[in-house]
Amino acid sequence: MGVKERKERDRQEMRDTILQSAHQLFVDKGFDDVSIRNIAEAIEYSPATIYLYFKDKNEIFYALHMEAFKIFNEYMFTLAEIQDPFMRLMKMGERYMEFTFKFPKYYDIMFIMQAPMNCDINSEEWKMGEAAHCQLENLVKECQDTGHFTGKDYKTLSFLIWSTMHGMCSLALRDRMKIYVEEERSKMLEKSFTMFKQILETI
Amino acid sequence: MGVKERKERDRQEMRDTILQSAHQLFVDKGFDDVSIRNIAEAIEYSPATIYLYFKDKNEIFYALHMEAFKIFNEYMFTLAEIQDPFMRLMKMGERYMEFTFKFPKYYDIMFIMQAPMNCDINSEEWKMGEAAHCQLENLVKECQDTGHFTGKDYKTLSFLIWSTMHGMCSLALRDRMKIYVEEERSKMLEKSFTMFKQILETI
Amino acid sequence: MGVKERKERDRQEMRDTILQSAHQLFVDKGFDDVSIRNIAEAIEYSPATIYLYFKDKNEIFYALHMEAFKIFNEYMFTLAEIQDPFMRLMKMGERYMEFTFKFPKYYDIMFIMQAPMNCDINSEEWKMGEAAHCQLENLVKECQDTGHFTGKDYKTLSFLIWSTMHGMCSLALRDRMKIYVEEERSKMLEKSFTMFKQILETI
Amino acid sequence: MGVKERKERDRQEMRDTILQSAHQLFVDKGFDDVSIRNIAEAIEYSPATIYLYFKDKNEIFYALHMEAFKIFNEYMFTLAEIQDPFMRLMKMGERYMEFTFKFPKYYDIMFIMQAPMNCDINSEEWKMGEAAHCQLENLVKECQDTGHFTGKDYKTLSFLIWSTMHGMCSLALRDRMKIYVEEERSKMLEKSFTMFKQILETI
DNA sequence: CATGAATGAGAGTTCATTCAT
DNA sequence: GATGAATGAACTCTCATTCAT
Repeated sequence: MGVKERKERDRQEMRDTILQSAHQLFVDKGFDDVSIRNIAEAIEYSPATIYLYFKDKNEIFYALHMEAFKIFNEYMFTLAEIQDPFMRLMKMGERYMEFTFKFPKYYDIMFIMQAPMNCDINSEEWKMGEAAHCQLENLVKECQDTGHFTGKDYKTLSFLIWSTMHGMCSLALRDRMKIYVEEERSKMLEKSFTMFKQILETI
Repeated sequence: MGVKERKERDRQEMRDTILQSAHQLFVDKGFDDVSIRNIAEAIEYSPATIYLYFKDKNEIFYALHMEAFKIFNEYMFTLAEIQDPFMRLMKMGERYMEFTFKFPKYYDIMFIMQAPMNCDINSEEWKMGEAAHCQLENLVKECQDTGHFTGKDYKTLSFLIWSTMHGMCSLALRDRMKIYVEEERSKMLEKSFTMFKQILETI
Repeated sequence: MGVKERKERDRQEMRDTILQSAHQLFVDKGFDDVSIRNIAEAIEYSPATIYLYFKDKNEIFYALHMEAFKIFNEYMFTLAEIQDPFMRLMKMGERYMEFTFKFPKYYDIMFIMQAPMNCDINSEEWKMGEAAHCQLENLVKECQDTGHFTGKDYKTLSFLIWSTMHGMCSLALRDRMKIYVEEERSKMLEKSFTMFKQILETI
Repeated sequence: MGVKERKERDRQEMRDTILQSAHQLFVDKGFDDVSIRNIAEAIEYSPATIYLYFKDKNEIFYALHMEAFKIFNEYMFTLAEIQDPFMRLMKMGERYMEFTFKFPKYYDIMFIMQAPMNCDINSEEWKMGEAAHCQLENLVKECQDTGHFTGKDYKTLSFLIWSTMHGMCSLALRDRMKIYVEEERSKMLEKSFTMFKQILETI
């Protein structure tokens, strides 16, 4: 049995090596501009080797998609230390933006790209996606317990908040802020986010 | 003279046929994954024929982009009849959504798709895009004259409003509302938009 | 009959117009880099029209080839005024070089290019080519009558002279003088030609 | 280790096969009129395969060019045994012609064909070309020490000699000796070369 | 397990040429 | 007689993928 296990472990290691490389390239250049060859070169193996660990390029894509969600959720789920739910919600927003601009390509595949989304309700990613969404809704509800968002449907508000965050992030990521001069763009994002937080405070 | 006219009409028709096909494909597969060959096959002509009507792939994209903006601006600029600026702003939002879901592919091209954006500040599209953006900013400012949005920077608020609208629209268009069951999705959009308007009223 | 004649005349005129255009383009860019389209544009007709006057691109090539020979021979055959045959021979060399560097592309097709040379001994070009060659041989022979080239076979010498001229010209035309710095190249040609004439004088 | 060696040998063989094919085609049709596809077809491989052995079309040409120069220089540089410089020069000429008609396609590539010449002064070919040229100049100078070519600039004379040799060779190679009947052509070349040597002796 | 070798399919683009009008 | 429209065939080059070794 030990042999089998070691083999399996080796296999996992190799998969990880490939994914790490792919990850790096992907984050740098985006999915379409990364070739199997690029990945192979990066890990100093032949392209053919990749196919021993992944069926095809799509499978790598899915794996990365999942990794994206994993990282995203790590960003979202480490807010427990903050007591006040509203503060926590604000922090969650900050984290969202942080993630977006630190991993723009990941944000892209998660929330923007026209992609063969695995819709299988039992899939790993689906669960991760839902978990994050759930957390938001729960948090908004919690905020209501401390006097915020009175009279508002928490589910609807959650979607509205998400939409706003996504709106800002995706306009930036997909280069739709060119109406503003280059230097002002990030400032505009910041001001806009600040205003958003402030509005949330008053309602 | 009739001949010349007919020829010109034929030419326009062909251009339109190509554009329609291209449009469909672009939105389905993204700019990079559509080839001139694809388009040619779709309209059952040879690839070379495309080049009789468009200089290159980019020109096709630009043509679509421009048409999209034209229709969009028609939607945005017919609000003059409404006296009250705030009412007009609300109406503008409605129109925005209307346009989005009536011409999802155009919306996609304008605000979501990654593509070689013509940044020429003198280009037709740029002007159209800026016009729409200007109109929003002016409208927000006008609202302030009638007692709305006190103390808020109108430019920042304009971007925030746009972001929120875009967030909702693009999440819907790019199939990121799957956490909600199918039947609830449009309802959620509606509720969310209504809540947004309501919030804007109170700030 | 008058109609037929006019038609024929018109036809010739059009052929000439095309050839003139082709000539210009050809001299500027070389055979391979001139397209039927280029020619058509230059004369402001449609590409299809060209085909009413020439079977295909090759036929234009042949026509130009012939024109090249015609111009070449004009350069070679206007030496009659010079009495002394040796002086005439020298002048002929000068004319050869003049032609070469004034019509490099023509020189190229005539004497360098790997081309579908029409070898028909009755063809126009053949006759022109031979005429020029004959003239050289006759001239060399004439020189012998005035005491030059004693004891040399005039045919062989003629070929040797031609070879030398062609050697210098074709090395220059096909960019094989790069061992010399740019500014010295034409000077080297000149000096070399001068030395050649001087040698011919002494033998 | 045997495996590695065999693979390397196979690789070299394939490169050679490609080069041979390319060479034939280049000389037959000219650089521009040979396509990677042509070459691929000739060796009955797919076009993509070519790219496994050569970066691009230019690299194929350069490889040939270099090989040509290598052989050429081998012909030129093995004259040391001849003491008398003038005799050596004559021998060099003979070798030049020998090379030309033994490897006409190489000669073509080196001195006639129009192609993207690598002008990099540090390139291997450049050095080889220059070495040969230098040798000629030095040899001519040496001849002057033994009483030849008095009063002539050795550089200019070197170029003139090269031109003459090249003139004869290239007229022959590019089929411009058709004015002579087939059987006389090589005789004419010979006689002409002999006369050239004789002339050099008297000046 | 790993890979070198090979390829089919495809990208954007150009051009000589044809043909119905 | 002239042409607008159309195309087949070609170009260089890249890439995901397969397979014998």
